[in-house]
Amino acid sequence: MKKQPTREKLLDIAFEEVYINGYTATSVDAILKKASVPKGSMYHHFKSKKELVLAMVKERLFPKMDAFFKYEIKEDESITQSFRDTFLAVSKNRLLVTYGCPLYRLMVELSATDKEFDAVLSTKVNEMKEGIKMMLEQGIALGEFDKSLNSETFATYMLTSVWGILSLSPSLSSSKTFLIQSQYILDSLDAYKIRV
Amino acid sequence: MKKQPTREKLLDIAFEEVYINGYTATSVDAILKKASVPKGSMYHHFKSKKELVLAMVKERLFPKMDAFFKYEIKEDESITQSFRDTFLAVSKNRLLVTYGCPLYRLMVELSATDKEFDAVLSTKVNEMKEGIKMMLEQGIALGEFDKSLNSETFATYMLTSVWGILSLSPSLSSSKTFLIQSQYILDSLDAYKIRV
DNA sequence: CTATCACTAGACTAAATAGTCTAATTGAGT
DNA sequence: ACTCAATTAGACTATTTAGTCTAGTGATAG
Repeated sequence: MKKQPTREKLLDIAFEEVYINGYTATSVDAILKKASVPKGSMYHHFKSKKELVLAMVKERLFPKMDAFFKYEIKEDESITQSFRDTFLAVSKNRLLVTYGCPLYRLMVELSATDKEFDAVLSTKVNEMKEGIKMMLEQGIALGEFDKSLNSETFATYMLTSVWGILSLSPSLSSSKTFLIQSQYILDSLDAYKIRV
Repeated sequence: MKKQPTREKLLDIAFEEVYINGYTATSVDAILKKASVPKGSMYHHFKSKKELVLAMVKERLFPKMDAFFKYEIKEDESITQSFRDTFLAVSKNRLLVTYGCPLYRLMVELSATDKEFDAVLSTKVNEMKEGIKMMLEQGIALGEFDKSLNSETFATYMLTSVWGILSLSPSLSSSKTFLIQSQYILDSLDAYKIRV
């Protein structure tokens, strides 16, 4: 088993720790201890805690989210079904259901007080919104949804409400209830469905 | 102008600081400085930072939320309209639209890692969910909504998605967009409305 | 083999952190 | 005015924090 490069190991552990404990509550020392990496090594690769976490966001968090949300529609599938698939996948992910969306958690903690984090994180949120918007527009173009569907505002609604539902999961609900709540989002989309 | 009792002043300042910066990122010293209260006074009234913030949650945060969400239906108003009224009130509250719901922010930060906070906060969330549930049930009883409306799951959906939408406001949207997003929640409720 | 350079190692520092301690002050009741 | 408890005051402590510094190590190219 080849030894994992220090930088990569630090990003992995930083993701786990920051995801669960938050940015402020995670100490550099805790990351170093868990990763068994001496301080000098870390500060050789990253100039500060913030740089480490920003790199983690870009090289771990974002790719993980990209893997989850594909914004592509399978040939034989409706857009609605493809959203349903994503919700189902989310509900099956233990970490997501236990701790909520890591991107969202970081935003709630940092966006209001740190411009740099806010810029990075909200760019991704916007990118995801655009992805959903595109799918909705494709649905309109393909005659699945009515033209009256506002793809921009509905995409924002979908993204923010899903994350909201997910983030209260740990306290309110189990994995099953996420699916039930998210169904209401699909219901509101259903109102724009063209019937044949 | 009578001098505000130390304990009350500490609770007020603790609310402001923790709301905006979060629990971990708010230092006891920062609260003391802003409140112009010496350390000894604070530790006379509260045995720890955590006790102070828990008291703040019970004596400031919760009452503020209670004042906002009344769960009562005006004589000449539909349940739907009464939800709409609440959303409108939220959208007009500068702090809420800028920083999101303070209860929700604290939950996202602490619920996963602190049992005590989780217990206190999620009790309130459940109380609020019950309030909404009651209103929905009243709506069913009064013939406004169809019996097929699941008041329990829909109440959870409303609460969690509103907070989700609200918490991304700072990065994604302005006060106006909160109203637009929340309209979709009312749309999904509309599906259960009995037409005359 | 050796010079070089990227990386490792961890002791160290300065600042910030939550919390303690003892003495001074205040205010309410007698 | 006196007593006593509640409160204030802030210097102090122990710990943790992010970050620095210098010496060493190991791999690689010439």
